[in-house]
Amino acid sequence: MSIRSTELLDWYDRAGRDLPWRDPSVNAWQILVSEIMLQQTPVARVLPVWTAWVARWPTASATAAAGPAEVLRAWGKLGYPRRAKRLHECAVVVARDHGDTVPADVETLLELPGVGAYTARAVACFAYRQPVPVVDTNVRRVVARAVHGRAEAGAPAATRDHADVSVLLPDDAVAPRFSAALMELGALVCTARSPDCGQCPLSSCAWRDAGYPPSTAPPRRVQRYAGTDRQVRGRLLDVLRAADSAVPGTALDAAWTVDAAQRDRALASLLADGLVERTRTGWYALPGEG
DNA sequence: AAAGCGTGGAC
DNA sequence: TGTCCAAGCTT
Repeated sequence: MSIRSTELLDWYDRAGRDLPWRDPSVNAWQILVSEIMLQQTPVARVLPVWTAWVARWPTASATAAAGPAEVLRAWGKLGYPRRAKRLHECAVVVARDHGDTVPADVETLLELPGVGAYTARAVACFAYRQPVPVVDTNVRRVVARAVHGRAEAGAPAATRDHADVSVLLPDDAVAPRFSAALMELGALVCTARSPDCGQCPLSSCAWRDAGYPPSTAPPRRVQRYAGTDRQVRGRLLDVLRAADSAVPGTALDAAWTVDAAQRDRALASLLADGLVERTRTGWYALPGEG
């Protein structure tokens, strides 16, 4: 089963969100920033951070010059701060090695820190209008349902996923809009939890034709958070973001008192990730400001 | 290749 | 309240 591009594109023109990074005036670097921020993070939370971010640092070189600590602070509580660290590293590479211009080809994009299979293609497609398949979790779900008649996508398999979407992609000129529309359909209508099939613009859907069979996948392991090292890392980083310079170890101790061993482990992993540095005097700081 | 990595809104 | 999940990447 295939997807008619005209009905999908008509729906997108009518119902698609007016997201700021979709504006034609937005440059490739700013699109890259949006894609990194959107990794595993809802649009609503990215919106205000991205808007302030690109106003402050419109280019890769401006971001690189800001330094990793300020970038980590501006990232705020978007989550997964390793993304912010890598985004700064990415800015350094783009500014230094690519003349402050984001590469246009997927292969080169893939070499950038924090840029993987999805983000590389998203930038090539949305910033440079290339007809490459852009496969995120939304697209995988829409294809699983509309094309394969299954409630959920299987485990990610890049080669097969790209091939699946490649056969759907229309003519070059509309490919970027088609990919944006596919993602938008997954985000707004063909959602994970409660798909709104009554609002679906697609006239053909293998999942519907099959009678909406439920998922046969084994239940996913719950992603625990409370009391994990992740939460402790978040607390420790919170302290350092709020401070404007290095803090003594006791300040970090106070951020997690229930389990000192866990706190030490979290701090060690932050140091290993380069998200925290130890100063000459044995205090702790965000990278580059000790 | 499975696991680790933040955070908060919705139900 | 607890569970699910949101434009993934890296090792």
